[in-house]
Amino acid sequence: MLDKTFQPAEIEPRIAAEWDKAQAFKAGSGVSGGKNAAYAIVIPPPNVTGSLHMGHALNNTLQDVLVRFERMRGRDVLWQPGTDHAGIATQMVVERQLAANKQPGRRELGREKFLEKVWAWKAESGGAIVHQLKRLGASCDWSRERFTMGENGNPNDQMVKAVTKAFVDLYNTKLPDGTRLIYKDKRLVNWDPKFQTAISDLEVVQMEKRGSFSWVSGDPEKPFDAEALAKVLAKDPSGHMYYFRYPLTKKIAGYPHDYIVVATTRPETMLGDTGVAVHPTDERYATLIKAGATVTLPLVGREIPIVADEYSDPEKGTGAVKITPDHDFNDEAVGYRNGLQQITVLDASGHLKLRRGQKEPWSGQLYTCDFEDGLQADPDFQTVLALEGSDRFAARLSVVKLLQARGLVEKIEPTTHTVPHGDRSGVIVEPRRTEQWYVNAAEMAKPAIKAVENGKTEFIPKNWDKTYFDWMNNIQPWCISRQLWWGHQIPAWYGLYLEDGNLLLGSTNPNKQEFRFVAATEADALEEARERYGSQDVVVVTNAKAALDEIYEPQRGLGKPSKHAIWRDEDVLDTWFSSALWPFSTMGWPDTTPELKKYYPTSVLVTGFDIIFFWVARMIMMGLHFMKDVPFHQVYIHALVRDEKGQKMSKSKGNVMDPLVIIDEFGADALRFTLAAMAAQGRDIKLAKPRVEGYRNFATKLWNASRFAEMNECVRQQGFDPKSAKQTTNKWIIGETELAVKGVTQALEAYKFNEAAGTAYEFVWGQFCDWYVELIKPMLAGDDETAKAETRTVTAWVLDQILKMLHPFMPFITEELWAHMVEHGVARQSLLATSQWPVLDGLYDQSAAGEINWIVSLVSEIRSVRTEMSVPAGAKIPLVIVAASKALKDCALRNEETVKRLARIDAITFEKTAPKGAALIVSGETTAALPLTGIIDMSAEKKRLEKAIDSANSDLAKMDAKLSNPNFMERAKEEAIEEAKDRKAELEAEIKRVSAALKRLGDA
RNA sequence: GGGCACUUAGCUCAGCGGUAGAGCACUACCUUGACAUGGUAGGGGUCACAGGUUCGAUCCCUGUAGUGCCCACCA
Repeated sequence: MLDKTFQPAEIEPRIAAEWDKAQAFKAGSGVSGGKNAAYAIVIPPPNVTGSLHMGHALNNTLQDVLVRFERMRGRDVLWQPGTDHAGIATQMVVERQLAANKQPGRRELGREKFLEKVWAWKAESGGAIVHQLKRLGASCDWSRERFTMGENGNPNDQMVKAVTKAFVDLYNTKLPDGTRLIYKDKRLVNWDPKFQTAISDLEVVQMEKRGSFSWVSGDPEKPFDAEALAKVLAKDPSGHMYYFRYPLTKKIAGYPHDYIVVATTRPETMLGDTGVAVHPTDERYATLIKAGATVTLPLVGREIPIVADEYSDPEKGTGAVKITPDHDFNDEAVGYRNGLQQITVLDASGHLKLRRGQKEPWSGQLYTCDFEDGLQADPDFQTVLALEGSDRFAARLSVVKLLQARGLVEKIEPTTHTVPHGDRSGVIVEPRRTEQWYVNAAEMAKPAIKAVENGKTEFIPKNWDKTYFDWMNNIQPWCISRQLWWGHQIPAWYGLYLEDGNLLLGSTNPNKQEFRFVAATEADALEEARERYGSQDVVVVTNAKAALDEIYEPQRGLGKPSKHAIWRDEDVLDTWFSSALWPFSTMGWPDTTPELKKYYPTSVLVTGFDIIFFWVARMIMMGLHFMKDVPFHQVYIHALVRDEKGQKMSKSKGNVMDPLVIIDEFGADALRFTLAAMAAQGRDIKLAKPRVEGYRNFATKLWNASRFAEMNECVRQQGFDPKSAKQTTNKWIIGETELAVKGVTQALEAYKFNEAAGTAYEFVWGQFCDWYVELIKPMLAGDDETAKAETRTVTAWVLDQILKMLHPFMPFITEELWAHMVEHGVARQSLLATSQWPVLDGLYDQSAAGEINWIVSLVSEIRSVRTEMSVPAGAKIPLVIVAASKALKDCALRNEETVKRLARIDAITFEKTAPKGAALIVSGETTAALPLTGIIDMSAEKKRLEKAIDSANSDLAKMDAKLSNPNFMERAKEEAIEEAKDRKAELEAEIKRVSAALKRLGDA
């Protein structure tokens, strides 16, 4: 027996265990035993560091709905689960934990020991999200779980092999122009000074800033207040525009000033300025260009050219722009075009780097530092050199103060501008000139664009393909190297350059300092190195410094080295590089496996729009390159879950709604149903708790309907043919069931989750519970045993269909109730999760529907009148049906008990003329009344009828207007005209009947 | 600056070229043998605004206003 109340917390773990035990979700099993067409989805792998948030809940609910639906339809389903190693995020978590436990940090531990710690952390806490996905009911094939980093640092792990192979292959793919799909390049890159690593363009988020300090030179009312500026900048270093006067080296005839004004939002970068650009057509500066004028960079003394370059915009600022090729992406380009010097003034952590000092690893020589070279004397030069090592924002203030003291600051004003921040670190990123690995994304995008254009991969909703095309058509090189430890180490190897058997130690030609090559394994790398060195004696060391110190230094001065060293690139790959291979790496690539053959390309990818660029586009590129086919046929892009105010939920905002808390309170089924019901295409979800509560109540409703069936011994009958039903009520609900099943099926096929959920909800509550169960109660209490038997069977049958149609949305409660459905006195043997999705057709019975609709309409009208006339709820009253045809009378008699019970009627009589009392306005030709003289207030009844006539009349007027409009009659669709005519006739009949009733009321 | 959405009941949201819907909230009544996590009946909307297309527009088109998001850039 079912308990009186539905307890999700008790049921869910038990059901989950049953699924587990039965291995119900194993790919190749299921309804068809893997014989039917494949249906595959790869999960967007959540970060191992992650904890289930609402976005995951939505994403996985939708996938699970699809997967359960298709599994029940007999497809061979693979839902591939796994987690992502999430480079920066994970490294950060472990570092933080070490610090919190007062344990040695990353650098103290060294790479190897630190990575051991991370793997240990992963073993201990990395699986949390997987358990949480199981709580949600995700029916993944958990036996196939994968991790983007492979397992436990095993270099022979297949996931590692996949990444290595991908990298090596792309490196070895040469384009006609000789370039490679993966290459190394030294140029400006977005640099995160906190994590001290390069990041890709996508990991940079723009934040709008506006400062509050303003000052103009020469205003006696308002002297410069350095303290105030310091205070403002301490709060936020961004948000101001600074206008500086750069003195001309020589006065130029025909130019009115001895300086040129430039503006910047980042004053500290001026130390690296190597030029000033003006527009070639800018009249104001034509004389300067013509004369080849230069400015002497204040504080530094460097003489830098004024160049003509179209980059500068005469409309903006003063029309002259300072150029810092090493600290600004646009300036870098201007620098190249005009042959300007490149001078770096910031180090990896964002501190000023001005002096010579460090050794080059290969030569042992001091770094050259361009900053100090070729300077003319400047009175502040030593002061500036003393700023060495100060933070970039402290330097900003120092520079402004020094310039102001020299009278070179024209003004400072607040400005609104966007400032680039690292998405994970939250600090302002700096463009930095470093050597990094890049993927030629533009080249790889070409086939990926085509694949979407020709429909091999289709975005749903369709409008997302525009976003995709826009980005892909302007795609930039993808920086894939990261200066982190947690990740796939890049399979590139280095050795010192050799010429005529001699190492070129101390070469100043950077191309001759070291060589590089790419190899899949250490053994391959050694092989390659032996060939290059012509020596068997090659060892692997950790880096260039070790090669020098440990291998070459002891051999110095002993002639040609007898022993050589190579070292592996210390950097790791962007996490998204391995994610991009996910659809095939999880299926065993680079090996050829049965899984790849069967499940690739996958059917659909379900994800949020926020990772179209990060992930979706890259998977398409990699899939096309390595598998020669798209990774998925469709991409269903769902909404973002936001809080009730429409804000993106985030920990930092503190507005997160924890799905696990919701599951505890209302059950996983309720949460899932809510998310599915709200997942309308093309709109974000603002999640509100009362909605979840409402769907929890729906689950309870279903539970109690099942209890009703159980109490009435509604037993499933094997092989029951719904077409064999004789009872009108049964024929009706069977037809309605067909409509509902078809509606849910079609909606799911079209990814209209909300429509599917809504259709099922309306049918279960609005049809089955509200009407069918109520309609059959009198019958079940009666003594027509044949009818009772049929009704029990039909009830069980309908409930079966309901459990099936709801199962993708509410797997736990439906599985539980399915287990309680009794069949020939024996509890069920099979799982609902692997039962067959209903296919119903030809069951809709027009005349049964007509009859039940009439009953529903009659009962509703009686109830309405009772309330309006204030008839006590418990009172039983008589019903009179007037001038009924034989068919109508038969119908009424067939349903006498039902009407009596549902409308609280004590007797139904048939009269030729209407009695005094309240009139019933029932659809069709029915005239009926409740003879209630003495009980009801006749003036209230009069008012009610008048209101009804008014409303009918106004509707009638609309129909008349329509039907008398020649344009409408001529051009409207036939159905529209028919409908209007029908409606008009209906209204007229109603008005006639109500008027008659009103007249009788007057007579009485 | 470029692009994409959105604006419908008090709130959260569906919907649709031809009678405007749901959940929650609200009002009244009901502890009736599945269910008070419930039942019955109600109240509540110029479908942001202005034009246009159409026989007919909440729906399609254009514009305006507001809101949100994405991309780019800002000396």
